[in-house]
Amino acid sequence: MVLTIGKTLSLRLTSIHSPDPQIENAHSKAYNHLDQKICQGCASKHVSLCNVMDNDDLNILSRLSSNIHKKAKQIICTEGDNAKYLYNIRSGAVRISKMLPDGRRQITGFLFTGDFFGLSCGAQHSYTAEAITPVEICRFPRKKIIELFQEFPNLNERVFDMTRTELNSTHAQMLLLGRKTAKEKLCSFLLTMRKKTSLLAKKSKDEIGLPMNRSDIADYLGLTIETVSRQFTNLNKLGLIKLDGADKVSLKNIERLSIMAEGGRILSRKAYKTP
Amino acid sequence: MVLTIGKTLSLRLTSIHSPDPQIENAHSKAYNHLDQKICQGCASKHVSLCNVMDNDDLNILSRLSSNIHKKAKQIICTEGDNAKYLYNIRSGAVRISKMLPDGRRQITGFLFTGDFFGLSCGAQHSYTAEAITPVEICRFPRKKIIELFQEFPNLNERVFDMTRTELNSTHAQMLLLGRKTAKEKLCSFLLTMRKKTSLLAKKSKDEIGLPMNRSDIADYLGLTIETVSRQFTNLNKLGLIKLDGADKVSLKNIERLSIMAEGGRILSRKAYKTP
DNA sequence: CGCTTATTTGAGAGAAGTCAAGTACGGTGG
DNA sequence: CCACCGTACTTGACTTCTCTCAAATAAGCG
Repeated sequence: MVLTIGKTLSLRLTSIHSPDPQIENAHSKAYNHLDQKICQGCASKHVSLCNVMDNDDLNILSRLSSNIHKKAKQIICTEGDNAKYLYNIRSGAVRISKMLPDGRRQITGFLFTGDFFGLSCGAQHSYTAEAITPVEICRFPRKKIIELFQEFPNLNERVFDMTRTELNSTHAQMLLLGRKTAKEKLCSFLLTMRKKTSLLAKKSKDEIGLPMNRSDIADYLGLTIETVSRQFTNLNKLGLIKLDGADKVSLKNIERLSIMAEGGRILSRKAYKTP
Repeated sequence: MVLTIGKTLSLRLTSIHSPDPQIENAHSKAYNHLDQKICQGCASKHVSLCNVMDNDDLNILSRLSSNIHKKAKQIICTEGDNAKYLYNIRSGAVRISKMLPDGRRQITGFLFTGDFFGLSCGAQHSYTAEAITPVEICRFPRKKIIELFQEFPNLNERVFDMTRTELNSTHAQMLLLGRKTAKEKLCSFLLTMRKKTSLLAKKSKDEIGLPMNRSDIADYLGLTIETVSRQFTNLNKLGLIKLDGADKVSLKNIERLSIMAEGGRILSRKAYKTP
């Protein structure tokens, strides 16, 4: 299968990495600007970058933004595209990924309601963003938003804070990718997903839904789908999780999962060779 | 060997990870604030966050900052410490790392003249920073710097830009850690170091010095020292680099190194199984 | 010069990858 | 409602890349 993505990149992909060829943006709808009521009633208002704006100022934002819908598997922006927009997720889930020329893929993050992307790059996007569920997105012109920073220092601060938080979590993910075993990676992933789910639900939930498939999880953790699957099976057999289908997991022992996410018993490795 | 780092963490480490027990900060000197002339004549002025300040405003910065010296292997701040300061490197090289409870370490970045750190975390530092060469550092109270953002939007913008650039490069590093082979990792690393060296020297240099040792490189690339060493030997035998001692490398074929850093010939992997 | 520490090299082991086959699941249409 | 199909997931057998352990060599320093 040969895909032409955007106008710049032509890649050969395995069926695993992009199973569905209908990834053009043809069917996405965009309105010139959001109905003001859409902002007022926005479910993501309190977790997104908008949460520092009062209802009046929200109207200024809404006039700048377009409301975009994407189906699952549709591309929102592509590595190499001109980066004109900032995207804010109102609902749904998005994956952010980078690729090597031969098709190997690294997912650098999963984004959910309230998350934004499109600001960290320079003139061109340095990653691809794709919907993994149907998504609603607010799209802002980058330039305009950056201009607004002058007028609304709160907004600037909020976006900066969120960027710093993201930088922080990428550091944790680098530790995972560089130094954790497959089992530790999966435990960490499940706990991260739990935290995100709880944050959005505003309560702690040990039953989590996984909108992404095994291939996405593998590419997020630097593993293969087979290894991910085997580790799910292991944790299931150990009774640490209970699988209900492939995309619903309940975490049965948070404490043990947390310990395993950091290397099991602390006294386990070469660190124990005290001279 | 048992080390007590800072006041909060007690870790067991192999000799590889922290060979020198004399890592307390006792010998570091700090002046209450910088002599204004120090800022004016600062070698890092044009590449650091200060480069948006004119000479008068620089004095405001200099009154806030302390000038700190550290010897190689001394710790600047430790994961878990209260994050009171922002650090700006005037000269020398610093490694930023995170650790698992059993001592496995991931170096998330090497920082050089003009780079800053200490802002991306919340109340506590989420990583450890150590000098790998003797370093001179400007230390600013975080609070004060953030207050200055109001008065100097340029400074805010500059710091934000640098943070975004860093976020961008962590994404590239995640692709490296999750999806590249040992050979590709080392090629990528050498090219990154070349870019940084060239940036500071303001000209392209194919001879690069490596201030970090093999253990640092290994922990940066998610490998072991043995694998790093073997890959150096390989590239040397292939004539792509020339080793002059362990810490001086000249890159003999940038183009081939660049290709190898991304997976060799593009037509190499499973991506070629066109259905 | 002799000691310590860092790096390189070699041989063998193991965790995760690859390839291949089987199973479960969800949607569609008779 | 059930049979069929395609996709996603799981499981098994085998391979391989990197790690581990061990020893040799090189480099740095008092």
